[in-house]
Amino acid sequence: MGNADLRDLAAIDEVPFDDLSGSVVAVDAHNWLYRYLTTTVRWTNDSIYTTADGEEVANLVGVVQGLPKFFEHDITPVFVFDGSVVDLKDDEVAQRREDREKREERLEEAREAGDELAVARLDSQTQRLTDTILSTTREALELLDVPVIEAPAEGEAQATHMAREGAVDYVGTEDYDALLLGAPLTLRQLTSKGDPELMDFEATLDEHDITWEQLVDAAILMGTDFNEGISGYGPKTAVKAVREHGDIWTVFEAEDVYVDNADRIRDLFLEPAVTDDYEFDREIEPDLEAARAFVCEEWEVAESEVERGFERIEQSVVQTGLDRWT
DNA sequence: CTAGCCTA
DNA sequence: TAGGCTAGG
Repeated sequence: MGNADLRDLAAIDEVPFDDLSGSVVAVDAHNWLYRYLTTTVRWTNDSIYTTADGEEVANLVGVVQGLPKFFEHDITPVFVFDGSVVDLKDDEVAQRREDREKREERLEEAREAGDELAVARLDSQTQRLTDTILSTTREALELLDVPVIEAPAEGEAQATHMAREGAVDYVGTEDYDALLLGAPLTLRQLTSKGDPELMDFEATLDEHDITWEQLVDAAILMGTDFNEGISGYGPKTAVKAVREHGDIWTVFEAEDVYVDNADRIRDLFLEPAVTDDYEFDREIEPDLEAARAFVCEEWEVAESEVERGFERIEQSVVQTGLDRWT
């Protein structure tokens, strides 16, 4: 059960990067990293990103190559990291474990068969956010003076909270769940080539003439990260049912369907664990020498892989620094 | 309309 | 992962 159904409900528009100039984006760090890891490592030789000790640090390449995108458009990123894993994901967790085991099996087979292309591809899919990846990312961001915030639970929920409070302008994530969490404005595709997509929460509710609670209820009927969803309920049917009957409980009653733990799932979206205990500085003054040393010397990333990224950071930060005085 | 399959 | 296509309700 993907979130493709949710996309159909969402009010989404393209937004030119220029319109985002001067804004602050709370980036779902795990989501961002995961995207970089799966796209950076795919099709490439992973020895470039592996230290002599066998630690995979492709994330550092991702950080150095990914940040210029923000700086060059005068956007301040604030990276929000996940805290403890949220409960109740049993189904999803079990499914992912199953998928991963399958991939690892196939990876073994490909290795034995000497199919290098398949190995590289499967390798990227088995990538996970290891402790090393998370801690080196944090440290690299700190050296580059990019704000880092620790969420009590899900980073996406914390980022959304900050956007709802007005502490940041946008949430940055590929995940449509941000809509269910009530993120007012969500930016997608911040990592890819073209202009980003803007997902508008209020416009979404307006379009379907439903409340936040009803949107969440419809999503539960269609299926979320936390539940399977009921067969036969796509975007149209789910929204219609919720609008007609009021909420998910009356839908259960009237249409003789049921989802386990619906009340708890609802709360995960409507009242997630978040904190007001955060602060950050929008001025970014990277210590490029220290960052270079950290990435290339301490973690042995080939200079050729990050040279251009560091240059772009240097230029874009100097550039925006000058802008402020003119 | 939805689900499932397939491809780019 | 997104979008198109199709069978089936």
